[in-house]
Amino acid sequence: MKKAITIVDVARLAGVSRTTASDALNNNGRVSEPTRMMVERAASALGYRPNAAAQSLRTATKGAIGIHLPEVMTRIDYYLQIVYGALEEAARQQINVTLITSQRLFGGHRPPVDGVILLDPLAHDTSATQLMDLDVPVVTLEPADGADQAGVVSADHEAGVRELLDHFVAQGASTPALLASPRSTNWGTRVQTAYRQWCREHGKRPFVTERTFGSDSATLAEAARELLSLDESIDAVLCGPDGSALVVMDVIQDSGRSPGADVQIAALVDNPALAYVDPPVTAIDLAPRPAGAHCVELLLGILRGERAPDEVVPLEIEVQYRASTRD
Amino acid sequence: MKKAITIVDVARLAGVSRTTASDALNNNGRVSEPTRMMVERAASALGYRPNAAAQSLRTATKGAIGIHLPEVMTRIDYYLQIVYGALEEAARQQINVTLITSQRLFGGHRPPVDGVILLDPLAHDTSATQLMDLDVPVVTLEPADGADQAGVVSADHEAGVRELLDHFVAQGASTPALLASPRSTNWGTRVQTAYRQWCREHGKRPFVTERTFGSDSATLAEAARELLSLDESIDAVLCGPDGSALVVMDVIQDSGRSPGADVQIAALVDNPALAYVDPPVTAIDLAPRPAGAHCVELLLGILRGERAPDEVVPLEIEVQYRASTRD
DNA sequence: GGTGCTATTCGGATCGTTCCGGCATAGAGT
DNA sequence: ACTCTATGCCGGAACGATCCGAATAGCACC
Repeated sequence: MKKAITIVDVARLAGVSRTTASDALNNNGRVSEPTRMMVERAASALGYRPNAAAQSLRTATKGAIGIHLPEVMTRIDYYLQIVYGALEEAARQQINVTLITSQRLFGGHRPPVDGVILLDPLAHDTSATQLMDLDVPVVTLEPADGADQAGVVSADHEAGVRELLDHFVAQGASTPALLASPRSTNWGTRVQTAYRQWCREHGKRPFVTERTFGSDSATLAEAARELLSLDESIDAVLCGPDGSALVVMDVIQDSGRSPGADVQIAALVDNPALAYVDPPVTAIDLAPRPAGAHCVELLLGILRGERAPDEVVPLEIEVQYRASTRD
Repeated sequence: MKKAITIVDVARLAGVSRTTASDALNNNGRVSEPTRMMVERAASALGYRPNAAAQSLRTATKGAIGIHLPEVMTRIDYYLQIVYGALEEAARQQINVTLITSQRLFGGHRPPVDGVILLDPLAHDTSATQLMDLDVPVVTLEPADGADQAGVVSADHEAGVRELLDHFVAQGASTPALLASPRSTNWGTRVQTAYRQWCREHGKRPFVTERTFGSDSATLAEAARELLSLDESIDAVLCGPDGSALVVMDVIQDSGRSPGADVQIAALVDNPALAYVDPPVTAIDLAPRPAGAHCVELLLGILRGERAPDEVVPLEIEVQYRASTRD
């Protein structure tokens, strides 16, 4: 149990006072350049790590941010990627991350965080509003209903949907249908709206079936059959729910047609499995890792007062073209 | 920005000194019962929450524990459940949880935690040993190779495997086979060993195929076909890798046989999907939530010196009998 | 009544950091 | 020469809790 190095040790080695050392390390502009360098050299020579607890105590900050995972873990892998991206960025900025689950909020438990990130909040999720009451800055991934005063990281899902639909047509499809996720999230709503809008613009009739988040394969298969039976001429399917693309491929195969050749398939949420099935499925890469990183970056920026508390940060997403829309 | 309630406020309301208030709340045995109650009443009346930073500073603890997620997220849902269980228990005990990923360990970054939990560590994962170097108590879920001085939460997987195999036989099977996960985790090893041991005891020839963690469906399907072709008389399959049970069912169906009736199926890791497919699949519920909770409980116990640093806590797991082994 | 003991309470001191005001010193302005 | 300001540095004080040793009181016992 060796004793840790404090700022006093650094100050002594640099030949200055505690205060000066602190000012130097925090770039407070109250020290001259030469001494600042001295102190910095001393600090790194000793391997000085500021004591987080003391810092928190003095500055009345927590040194941690929270990430709220939605109640229903649709797209588990997607969320996990986001969390990983966030962890990476947070580690870079020396900030801790605590996961906040909805249960933890009950009983008025207040997690010790300086700000929170809300992932793709459900429309009527009470925990979201509860978090806003925490009185700390909030960043949401995709806009949330009740969150006016929140920073937002948002992707242009409409563009993604249109790009896929245009691609379907370019590959010879005439009637694209949509197996949709419900409109209880911002994403679900925007996907459906974009699809309908595109149909209107192109003078096509929209075909949509919808299933709740977290539906199992059987339900999705039934939805797929229902969708395909809506119209004989459907020759392309946009798949929203996680895992639905594989199910749809199955259903198409069962009906004696060939996925990719007879009926094109594309998924709205990419996922490692989609690249390895036969045929590989075209999908939108929602860039979960960068998404998580952007959220952290924005939140910390807001906390430091460097960025507006309602700034909107665009997130680049990209269609991954694969064989399911090429044959 | 309302001011927070400190222990001084509590003390004032209770009519005692801050020291006494502190002693009362921490059950130090130095205060009389009546005053202890007074203080406690005052604290809860004011809604007092101790300042974590101040506590950390004084007691030289971090007030947080880390959970290390394995590199390859096999069984994603399973791990997530564990994390949730851990979060719950930690919240109950007023302790924070930080996720530790392998990347975060590079560059000598030392997460500010009082102890760490290692989930089902891979045999040759360097991050595990790196964590042990952190010089804080460790609890592993399932024993780890290099971790002698660690608390362990462990389930009797052998019993589970034997129970399933006995059940196969009781339901009329003669030749159970094993679709195995590799022996790079303690769990994988023990499953294979238990299966072989059971076969020896029952005078049966073991049939095993193995695929690496994180194999995709195609690979698993190929493994299943390989396994079934090893011997004509195989009439029951134990499925290790996550998701493999569904694939095996598919393969059996393709071969013209009926899963459940002609070939029994059971999974070693339960998962919500298994209850909803047709037929529902018998599986071992590995109790991930309690597992996470036990890990936290044990780790905190060790930190408080109430439990031995190498204590082994048993974890109850239970076979969920379903139709795939009943027809 | 004096002494010793136990039970209970309390007042600094302390953890490591940042912040506020003060104090030199030096240079510029009058 | 004297004041004024800017610059650079420093010494307390504070954040909110815990811990150690001391103080007080009550009580029993000789």
